[in-house]
Order: sequence, then C-alpha cells, then structure tokens
Amino acid sequence: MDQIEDKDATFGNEAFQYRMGLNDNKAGMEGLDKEKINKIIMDVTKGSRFYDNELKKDQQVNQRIEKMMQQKARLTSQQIKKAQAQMDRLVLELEKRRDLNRVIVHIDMDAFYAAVEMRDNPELKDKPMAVGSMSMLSTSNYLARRFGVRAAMPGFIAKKLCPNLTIVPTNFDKYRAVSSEIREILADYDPNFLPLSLDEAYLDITDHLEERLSWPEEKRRHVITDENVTEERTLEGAETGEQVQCTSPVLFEDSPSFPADQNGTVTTPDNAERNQLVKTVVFGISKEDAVEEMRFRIEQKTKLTASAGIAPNMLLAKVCSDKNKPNGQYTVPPDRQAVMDFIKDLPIRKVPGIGKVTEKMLKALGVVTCTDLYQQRALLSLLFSETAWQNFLHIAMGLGSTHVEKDGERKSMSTERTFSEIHVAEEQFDLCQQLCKDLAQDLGKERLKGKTVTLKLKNVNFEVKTRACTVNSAVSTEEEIFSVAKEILKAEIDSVAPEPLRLRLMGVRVSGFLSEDDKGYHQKSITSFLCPSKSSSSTSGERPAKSNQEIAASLLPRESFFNQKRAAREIQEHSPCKLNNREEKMPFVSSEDKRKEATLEDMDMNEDLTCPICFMKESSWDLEGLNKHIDLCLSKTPVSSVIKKLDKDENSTFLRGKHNDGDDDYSLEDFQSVDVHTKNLVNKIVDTRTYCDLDKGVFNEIRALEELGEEVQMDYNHCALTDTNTKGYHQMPSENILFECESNFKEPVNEKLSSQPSTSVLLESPVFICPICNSKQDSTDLAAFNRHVDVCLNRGILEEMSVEIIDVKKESPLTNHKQTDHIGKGNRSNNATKQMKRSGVSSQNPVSKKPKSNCPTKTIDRFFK
DNA sequence: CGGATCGAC
DNA sequence: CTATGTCGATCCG
Repeated sequence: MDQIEDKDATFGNEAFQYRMGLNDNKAGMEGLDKEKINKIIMDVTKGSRFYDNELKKDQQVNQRIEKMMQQKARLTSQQIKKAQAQMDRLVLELEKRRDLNRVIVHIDMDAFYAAVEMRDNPELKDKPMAVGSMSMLSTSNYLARRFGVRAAMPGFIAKKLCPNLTIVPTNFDKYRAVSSEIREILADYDPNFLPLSLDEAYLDITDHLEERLSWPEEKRRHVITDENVTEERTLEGAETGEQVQCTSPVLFEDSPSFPADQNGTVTTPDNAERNQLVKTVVFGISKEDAVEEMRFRIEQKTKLTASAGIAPNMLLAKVCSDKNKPNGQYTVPPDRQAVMDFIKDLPIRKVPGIGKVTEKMLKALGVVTCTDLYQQRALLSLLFSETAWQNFLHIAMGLGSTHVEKDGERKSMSTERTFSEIHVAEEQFDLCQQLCKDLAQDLGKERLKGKTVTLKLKNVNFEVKTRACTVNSAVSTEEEIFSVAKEILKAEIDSVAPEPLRLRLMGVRVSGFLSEDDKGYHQKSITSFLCPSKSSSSTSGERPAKSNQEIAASLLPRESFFNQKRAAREIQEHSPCKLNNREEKMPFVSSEDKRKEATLEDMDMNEDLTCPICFMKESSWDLEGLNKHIDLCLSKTPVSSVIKKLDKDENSTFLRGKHNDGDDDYSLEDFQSVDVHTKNLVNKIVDTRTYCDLDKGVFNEIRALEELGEEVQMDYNHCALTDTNTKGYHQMPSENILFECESNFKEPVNEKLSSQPSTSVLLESPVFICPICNSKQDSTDLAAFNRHVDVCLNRGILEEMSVEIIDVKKESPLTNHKQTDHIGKGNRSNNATKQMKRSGVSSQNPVSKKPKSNCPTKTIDRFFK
C-alpha cells in the first residue's frame, strides 16, 4: 500500500535513525533535505509523552538485542557447524521445490487516496497535499513527500514540515468505489485475484497468458480515451539500465489494416461516420505487455496510475512493484540466477514481514542485505525461532508463495478509539459500552459469535495493555460483550486504585469464533479432505496412510510443554490437517551425522565456498561463480531409472527385493535408514533424502513426495540402505528392487488413518558398494569401508551428480533447533505466513479450522477471583 | 489460554 | 492543543 510505503518514516532523531526511510529528493525543488526534516521532526517530538514511550520501546528492543548477542557469544563453533550443515541440507530441499512456473503480479496504486483526491479536485494538483487529519495522515502526494510528509505521520508534524500542506479528510466510500472499478479490470486477468487492500492486489496471470497466446489482435486492442494520460507512457527502466529484458515498451504494434503514426498508435476508421478518429493501441502477448495493458486500462478507466511487479512468486512480485514506482513496472524473470541477482543486494527491510524491529536485530548481527541473510543462515537458525529463521531462509533464497488464494475466515473483530484523556470511571464504562455496541453491530453483519473478549487500554503515556477473558458460551450482542468487558475494565480500574486510569484509547475485540455450521462442520471438512484442490500438489488431502498420532509425535518430539499440549489438542480435534510443517522438518528429522559433519565442517563457512551439491571447492569462486556452478550442478543430473509400478490392491507401498538364495526376508527393521534419491523432472534437480523412521510408513512419505506433482520422479536405482546393526552401507542393485506403488490417494482415509502400511525389504546379500565412487569394495571390514567412503568424499571426485551421501545415522536423529530462549518475535507478515504455509507440501486444510473444543474455559468469576 | 509485541496497510 | 485503526501472527509462560 502506497500509503504506508515508507515504512516508518516518522521520527528522525538519533534514537530513531534506523527507522528513517530515504527521502527521494530528486528534483531538487523546494523540498527539504533529510537533515532538515529530521531536525524539525525532532523539535516537534522531543519531550512529548509519546516520545518518551518511543524511547522506552527502543530500549526494550536494545535489551533484546543485548540478550541475543550474549546468546551468540555462548555458541560454540561446533554448534554453528552443525547448524550450517543442517541449513545447507534445507537449502537443497528448498531449492528442489523452487517453482518458477507461475507468473505472479503484484499491483499497487500510486499514492492511492491522495491520487483520488487530486483527480477529483484539480486545485490540489500542484500543491503538496495529504489525506487524513491533523492527528494522522494516511498518505501524501509526491510533492508533499519532498518535504518529508509521509503516511502514518501526524498532520500537525506534517504542517511543520510543510506549512503549505493541504490536508483533506479521508473519504473511504469514494476509495472503495474506485477500488471496485480497478478490481473489475483485474478480474479479467485472474478471476481469483487476491486483494490485499483497497489499492493493492496479487494476481496469478499464468492462465491468462496462456489464453492470451491465441488471442487475436482485436482482443488486445484498447481504445485510448484519454490521450493526455496515454502519451505520457514511456519506456521505463532506461534510467536504471537493469531493465533491458524486463519492461518492454508499451507495444503500439503495427496494425496490419490500419496505418500507425510515429507514436505507434493507430487510427481506425471505426467512427468515420462521425468524422472522428478513434485512437487505439494493441498490446502484445508477453507478460510484460499484459501487465502494461492492465495498468493502461486502469489508468484509462480511473485516471489513476498503478505500479506493478511481475515475478515467479508473491514475495518477489511485491518487492518488484516498489522498484519502478510510481507508474512503472518491473519483472524478475523466472530464472534462478535472475532471482538471485535480484535478491543479492536487496535490503531486508524491503521485504514484507521484516519490520523495523527485525531489521534492527538483524543489523546487530551484521545482516543488512539478503545476501547477508543467506550467509548468516546458520547463526540465525540458532538465535531465532524456527518460524523466524525459516522465513529468513525463504527470503534469502528468493522463495515465496506461488498460490494466490484468499484467506480463510476472519479470526477476530475489534473496534477501538483514541480520545482525549478520560479518567472518570463512569465515562470509561460508557465508552466501553459504546464500543461494545459498535462491535456487536459489526459482528451482527457477519453473524459471528465469539468466546473471548479482549479489552485494550492505552494510557496517556502510550502504554498499551490488553486483557482477555474467554467465556463458555459465545457472545455477540452488545449486552453480552459488555458484561464481559465491563468486568475486565472494572478489574483494571481496581488494580490501579485509588489512582484513576488515565486513558487515551480503549478497544474491544471478540475472537474465538465458532463457525455457524457448527454441525455440518465435521462432514464438510472430511469431504474437502478427500477432494484435493485443483492444484492438488499441496493439499493436506494427500496424507498418506499413517497414524497421525505417530507423525505428530515424530514431528514434535522435543517441543515445549505448550506446543505439546497444543499438538495433542489439535490431533484430538482434527487429526488430518495439522501436520503442515512436516515437510519443512523432514530434513531435520533425518540425520545427524558424524561423517557428514566432518566433511561439511569447513564447508561454506566464511567465504569458503563449497558447492552444496557436489561438495566441490574452488578457491577462484566468488559468490557469483559459485552460484553459476550450482546452477550447472543442479541441471546436470543422471537419467533416472524406470519406475516399475505394479497394480496392487493393497494400500501400501512395498520395497521388495529378492534375496539371492531365496527365502530370507529383509525387513525394514533391519535398516536404520534409507537414502532415497529423487529427481525433479521439471528442473532436473536431484536430491537425496534420508528416512530414519522406517517402521513408520516412510515409504508413504516417499510416495507423497512423488505425488507432489508429476515432476518428482524417484530414482529407485539408487536406493541405499543403512544397516542398523553393522552401520554399513548397502546399495540396492536396481534389478533387485521393486517398488509397487499404488497411487490412489483419494480413497477414503478413514481406515488408512489407523492402519499401518506394511513395508518390507528384501535385499541381495550385503555388498559394500561405495556410494561415492560406485565401486564395489571387497573388504568385509566395515571400518575399512567407511574409511574408503570418507576418502572418497573428501577427495571430492564427484564428477557425477548423483552423488550419494550415505549417512551413518545416529540413534537420535532429531536435531531440532530448540533454544531455551529465542530472541525475536519472529514476526512474519500475513503474506509471509501465507508463503510459508503454501510453500509446503501440506498446507492446512482451509475448511477444517474450527476446533470444536468443548474444553472448559475460565469463567468470568474465576478470572476475577 | 492470555498478554505483549510485531508488521502490514 | 494534536502521534490511527484493524487485523493476523508469533512468542513466551
């Protein structure tokens, strides 16, 4: 949203230097320079209660950083190395899943509210203006920005910066109307587009582009109704020089039937009868052209300009749309190297989900750009929570969600109000009641009832407090809500008595909604569970037959008390849908390995660039060289073997071999782990996955991977087993391995959920085959064999890409990054969150969210005991 | 579950 | 004089 596009550009004194955005002061007109702006802001701000509170908050952040630095100091190099190895493994995992096939667009109106107001009142055209009130601005026009007037800045400060500033009040109805006009256009390109706000949206135009290919020119021709607007359109990107392949000029294609003027516009005799020439323009079929067209149509229809980002995922698209703002667009091509180049010098603050606090904490660790973020991944994984560092890693690799989907139902509803100080209890209760009334009305519109009521209070010192209370029966009416809120408020007043509460803000929130279809709910969720969505690759529907309890248990083995409880609750409430992080955690579930550590030890730490694929090292590599090499590695893969599939009526997958002399069965219990090699037929990436929990339906996991899409093909030729007892390596000769895969995942799950898959392995008599050099080793001495493998690994003689690192697994394969105290609130934005969820094999089933929890909750009485 | 906090718009 | 409002998410206890 352009309104807030300058993330916290509010304060400018020393304490807040880190928040300052850059002032674009290009034209050098009458605008103020940065220092002057800072000084003015400082003068106005200093000494206010607000400022004091900001200082306090700043101190708190500093303390968090302090704690983090102490924790960092306690880390041993061992820990870092281990983390490094694990992160690298995850990097591979993620790399394999990288999807560059969608064309995602993020579209963002330029200074939306201000632009609308300027359009409707030409007098504002050449003046610095802002939309909002004396107490708060929502956005400013570009002229005002030259004076440092930004969104989220109080109007009175803006006035100091720019005494001539015109402040016009917000007119939301108007913006809504304009927004819906825009959305009509967007729907032509993606009927399922995702609006983020009135002025911002994500689109997936992949399908549109495909159709567009076969569109006749006439379908891409648009009438120019407002020439003023159109003539201004020029080729962007020339100034930056990096946009050669990205922004194509608006394509004023030559029309075969009508002559074009030198602008490329063509005149048609359509309205010849009226002696009037109609100018039209034809857009091409490329994605850039399609987006140019989209922006052109928006401008023609609304007289407002938009900026756009085109990229293979939402995260990148969003960052892109900012690049050539205003009235421009930018493309990141669907190419790994291009993505990396784009990411390389990108300041992390630019990416959605990284706010000022996260920025400051990361800066303390020397992380400013995405490259820094990538290089520090091991450290970050030890200092931040799992969700936080996983998000970091995604960002650092330029990964993001490729599914633009609408969010689920709302989780809460609230209303709050700021006012001049109120300290009389009676007035406070009245206000509270009023808020409850408003909220009840809003709740009524959506027929929502919720079980927890939260009261939010901000005192005159800007200190915020929230107090919540959940009751047994859901509330929705003014009286019901107020009866709860009143009690909380009373308690708060009492808590500071005899001093009065000096409030400047009060808010009421209701959450914990129960769904209306509380009855139909179960059925509904089961149905959707059985019918994976059209994209089918990432639904939780394809849960393999496996006890969910077990999966969950294996996934959350060392979680905190609370997480365990939560997990238990979730399993109880709705078993199949709670396992979304499974895939993310896989690599960590898999192995913790001495040998690997030894070889990875010096890998990729501090400028020591080692290819994570082939483990090759080259002193001449710089980051770019390494990346090129990795690209090569990733694309250079062996042809995978043919998969033998047998039709079976059983619902399980078998790994079966024939023992030479016949009858002896090798069961999976004989092996501690299996390394399975997969190949992604689309991007040709080969990966080795290690599975330890062989007795827990591991092959269903493998199969699920296969089901991830046609694009993943198993390389059954190289299925390596690690013997539990001897810890030796065995490679399964391909001709003796038979996979029988039934691939019907859409069958009723009821039985599957409880039944264990039967897995068994038969294997030729153990042979020591070096997984690296593939040579058969005569030695029966395990230690000698292991030494050979070590040597092989270290020599890095891995010309072939199907490197098989076969690990000796330790007994406790789980190396969760469980920290005693995590620093960082690991905040991912809504967007980022979506990315995380959506990037997974299993995303949460959207319909199945409503826990039926009958569990007794605190009553109001007990709460105030 | 409750409270504080972050982040986005 | 005068520093928003609303929502979702996460983390910690």
